[in-house]
Amino acid sequence: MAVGGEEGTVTGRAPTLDEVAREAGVSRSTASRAINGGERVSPKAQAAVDAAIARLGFSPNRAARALATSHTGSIALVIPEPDERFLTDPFLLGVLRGVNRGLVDSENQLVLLIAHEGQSPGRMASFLNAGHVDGAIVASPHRGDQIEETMRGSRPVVFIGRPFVSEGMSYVDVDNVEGGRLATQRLIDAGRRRIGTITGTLDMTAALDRLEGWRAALSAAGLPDDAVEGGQFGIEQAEAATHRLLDRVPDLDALFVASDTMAIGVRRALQARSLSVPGDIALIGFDNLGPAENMTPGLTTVDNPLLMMVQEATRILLDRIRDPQRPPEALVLPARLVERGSV
Amino acid sequence: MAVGGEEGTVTGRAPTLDEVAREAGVSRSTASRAINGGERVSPKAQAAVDAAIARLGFSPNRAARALATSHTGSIALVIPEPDERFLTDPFLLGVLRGVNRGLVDSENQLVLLIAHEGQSPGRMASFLNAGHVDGAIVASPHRGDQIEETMRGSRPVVFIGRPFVSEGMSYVDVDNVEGGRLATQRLIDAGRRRIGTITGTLDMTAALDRLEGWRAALSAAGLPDDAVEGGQFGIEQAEAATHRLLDRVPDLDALFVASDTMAIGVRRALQARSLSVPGDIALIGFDNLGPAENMTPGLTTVDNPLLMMVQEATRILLDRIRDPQRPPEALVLPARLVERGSV
DNA sequence: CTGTTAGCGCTTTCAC
DNA sequence: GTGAAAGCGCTAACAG
Repeated sequence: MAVGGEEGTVTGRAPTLDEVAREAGVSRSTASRAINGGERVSPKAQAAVDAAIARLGFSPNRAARALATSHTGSIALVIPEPDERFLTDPFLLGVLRGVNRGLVDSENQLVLLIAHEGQSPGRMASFLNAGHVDGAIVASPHRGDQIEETMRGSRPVVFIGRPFVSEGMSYVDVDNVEGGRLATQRLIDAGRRRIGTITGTLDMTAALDRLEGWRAALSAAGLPDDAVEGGQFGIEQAEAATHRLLDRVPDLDALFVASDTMAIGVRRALQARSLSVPGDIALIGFDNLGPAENMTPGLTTVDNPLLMMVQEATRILLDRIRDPQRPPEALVLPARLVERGSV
Repeated sequence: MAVGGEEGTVTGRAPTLDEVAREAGVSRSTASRAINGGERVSPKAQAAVDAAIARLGFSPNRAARALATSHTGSIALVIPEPDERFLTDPFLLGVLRGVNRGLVDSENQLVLLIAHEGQSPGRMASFLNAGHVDGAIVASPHRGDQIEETMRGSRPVVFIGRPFVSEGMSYVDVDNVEGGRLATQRLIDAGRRRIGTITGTLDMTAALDRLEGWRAALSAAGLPDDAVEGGQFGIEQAEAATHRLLDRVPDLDALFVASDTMAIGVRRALQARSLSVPGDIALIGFDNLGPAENMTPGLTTVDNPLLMMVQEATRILLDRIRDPQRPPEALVLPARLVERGSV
């Protein structure tokens, strides 16, 4: 492991491997081996190189290394969401923290690729294929992203959230169906009989799956599953959807909301109509990524183990970069209900 | 040697400049010139190269280019905050969006550097000095960060938020002093006379400056400036600080809180004591980066033009990378009060 | 275990 | 305007 440059003479120019080798009294190749794992290097040479590195404050030039190995030592985090909303969401922060943790002590650097507003959809894919990074983590793919198709057979990619076309792809997800079912079952167990849902953006599998879970629980209990509104993750949209739903289904007594952030909007709508939670309407959200914790009063929700998901995704990615023969890996983590009194 | 290369067939391997040159019927140097601005290239050659590039789907290898030019084509966004809180904050999201926007159509890629928990403080600095990136944007530096010192005289760096040691450094900031003054003056104008403040982490200039603005307004009005508590940006800390302050200063009738996020905690404390806003206590926050907008009831606050700050920072950085002779640039954007009824 | 020898793909003098 | 040639700093066979 290369040591940083606290020591060493300040030359203005970064020292090269050649200089290290000379300083250590060995050849460049020996120095190189010593740096990369120390295979077939005598303890003596190793020590000399280590010392030289420390003395000079040497740090290997990534570009040169990448050129020689055709491994860039960097992985991309792709945010295919051109939408402003996404970047306001605690989701992205979780992803960032997870990737970052997963990358600790891996010598890899994180390249952030965020979709720009009017940018051609295939641009990111071509960036990835151009070999500028060794692999990528794609956060929350949407139906219609070019990403999935273009990524096939190129550098390894791991998706956060199951992509629409998932065969042959690596991804990590939370069990959204089970989460939706758990939440809805909880409402049923609480004695609610007219249970609606405010869905997220239905071009994402997460939203579809949560809806499916809701539906499954209701149909298992023989309850009606027609109280559906929504279609967009977003506070205002959720607020409007709630109003629409209440207009249509006045006897509603519970709501499963596809995300905690959306629940903010739902609560506003309920408040506007002087409906109490959980008195009039029981409420369960999804995610538990921050908003739910800070809400007063609390919001019962389904825990989305995002941090772990992302860390796992990073691990899978690094494994596949290390060994390209590895088969794709799909991992679905269990969902868990977190009680906070809104039921 | 891999077979193929004559045709634009998909070889699995990315095409090289050599292949482009051959395809275009020119030398590698001419192809290179054509790609980089087209100086001293005949229109005919230019067209041939362009066509070849399109046909082959060529994209220059960044590593090779970096090696040849000693310009990596990537800039770092440094988050020197090992603290979990920071990554829960809308601040980081604003920074991300700003940098990202500033980088549109600049061919630069964004490398994210987030401090890890137990990581030696100088590690980031040495990464930056190692020449892995062409420059860096440092978000919200703390007193005691090695960053400022180590950065001196190396690659260009622009700080978001004035660093403690600011001479000779480029930075962009909002006028925090004026913001604190504006907020406090607004409280005074509303007839409040016992005005306290809950401060942020005082190892950041933003927190210190906001406090100074508060103090300035009070002393100009001849009001006491001893109602100070806090010391950490953070919801729980702010909540606790508010309790302490109310214990100590029971006749408090207004509060300037160093951030909107902290105001969440402040409100909890007030609510716990059955104090109304603005009836009993008038409240003004700082930032207007999201939390304030979603709060019910609304929170009057000071607008932090973060997005613009960061975009400007990015511009300054790119300018300095392009022309290293440029002198450091400091930019302080005006603060502005946003009324939302909590006064 | 070690040094020599070739490149990795690109830019850049420098002659022509 | 163009091409030949020389690297940028590193790794990776391959002999010793």
